[in-house]
Amino acid sequence: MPASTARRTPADKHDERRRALAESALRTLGDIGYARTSLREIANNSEFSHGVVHYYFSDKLDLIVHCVQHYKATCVRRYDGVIADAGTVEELVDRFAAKLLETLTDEAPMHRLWYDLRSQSMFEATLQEAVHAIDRTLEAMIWRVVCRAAELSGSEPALSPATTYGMLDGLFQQALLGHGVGSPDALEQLDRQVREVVPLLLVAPGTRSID
Amino acid sequence: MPASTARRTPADKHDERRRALAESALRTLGDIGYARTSLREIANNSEFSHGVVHYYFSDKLDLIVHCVQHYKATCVRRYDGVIADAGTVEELVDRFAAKLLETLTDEAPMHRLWYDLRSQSMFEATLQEAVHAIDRTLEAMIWRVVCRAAELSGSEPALSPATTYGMLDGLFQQALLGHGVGSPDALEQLDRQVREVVPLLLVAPGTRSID
DNA sequence: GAAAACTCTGGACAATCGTCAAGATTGTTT
DNA sequence: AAACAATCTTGACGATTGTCCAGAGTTTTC
Repeated sequence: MPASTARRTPADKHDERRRALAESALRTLGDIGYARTSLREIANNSEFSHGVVHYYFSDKLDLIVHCVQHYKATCVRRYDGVIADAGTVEELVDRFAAKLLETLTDEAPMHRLWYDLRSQSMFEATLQEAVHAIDRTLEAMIWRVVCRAAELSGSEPALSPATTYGMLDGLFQQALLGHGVGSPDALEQLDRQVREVVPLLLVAPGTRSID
Repeated sequence: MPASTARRTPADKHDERRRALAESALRTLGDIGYARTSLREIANNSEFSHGVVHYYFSDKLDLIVHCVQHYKATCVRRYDGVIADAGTVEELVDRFAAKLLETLTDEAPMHRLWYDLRSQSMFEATLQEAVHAIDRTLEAMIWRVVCRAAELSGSEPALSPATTYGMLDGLFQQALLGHGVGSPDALEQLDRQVREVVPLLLVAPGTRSID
């Protein structure tokens, strides 16, 4: 009965369960943080019991690493629409800033989890590889935005990808912290900061220093 | 026998014990991170037994908040010498960058602990106040450096204190992460980034946009 | 030098943790 | 329908956690 239309193979079901557990884990981690997240709490936030975790994952860290990698897929292409739709630099900056504010508010638990796990990776070597991979992916994502901005304005990126990403990431993190403590102007502050900083990331062609 | 020279009052001894325990806690936290630090492990890294913690601190979080505040004192004035000694902008940037690299290597455990605790504060409301206070103090510290740079170069700061700090903090954090995964060029990369970015933080007087 | 206050030890507690495995349940293949 | 494999539940284990406390040790006070 399963025609060639990709129906449930056992392997597919296995992967689907892993994905469901990873999403429950991400919900839990985003809610209460790495330090307080237990396998039982993850299972409580899912439709399964706590024992099933070791059927699909060898280890607690195995599950969390899988979560980190699953999370990457959800945010890597976040600004692709922004890049494609913008016709002018001003429009690009508008939409980029708007998207930043949107994800900061709508997905705040995921973002604070990301910074939590990135900090954990400095103590837990098992996480380092996956975390570092995401960081480089985010760096590339930001770099595409800046390159598009340069293209639209007839200029060139002024700084290296790492510098550009580090600066913007620092601003985003501060905004997330401010938003977390309830300061209401954290959002508009980030908005202003982005419009202020993006011009600094661009420079007239040929002026760029060797890097 | 205790002359007017401030000798041990009971209160002093009490504070000294609290300080000793806080320093053991900071060592432990910097070594293994917040998630895995237990009161027994903290006591093991001190000269006391595990029961004494609740004699000087009401709570585990009480101890950690005290640690955070004690940590603040050790880093707030880190760049004061840099500011005082520099005679030119170039010299200031040189010494500022050198000090950044120095503290990044020599006090790496404390720095990764700081980012760890700052992430924890997004989940643990008890930590928010102390963490936020330190962040603002660090912001002021960076701001003093930039103001001095502006003074020495006859210019004015181009960005707000929050923006300036957020950007540099992001770069420092990336360098710390890179240094943690063993990439050897993380240090010189930060050095280059600082020399690249500091000029962007300054602008000719009068040109500064309203903020 | 006795009494009182302070300081610290070490053990105990309930709770929770990651992990595992025996067995029930379900689904698939002969 | 029987045999088999895959999936899930449940309970248990040793270890570790934060917290508390009875009592020993120490210092201060009278």
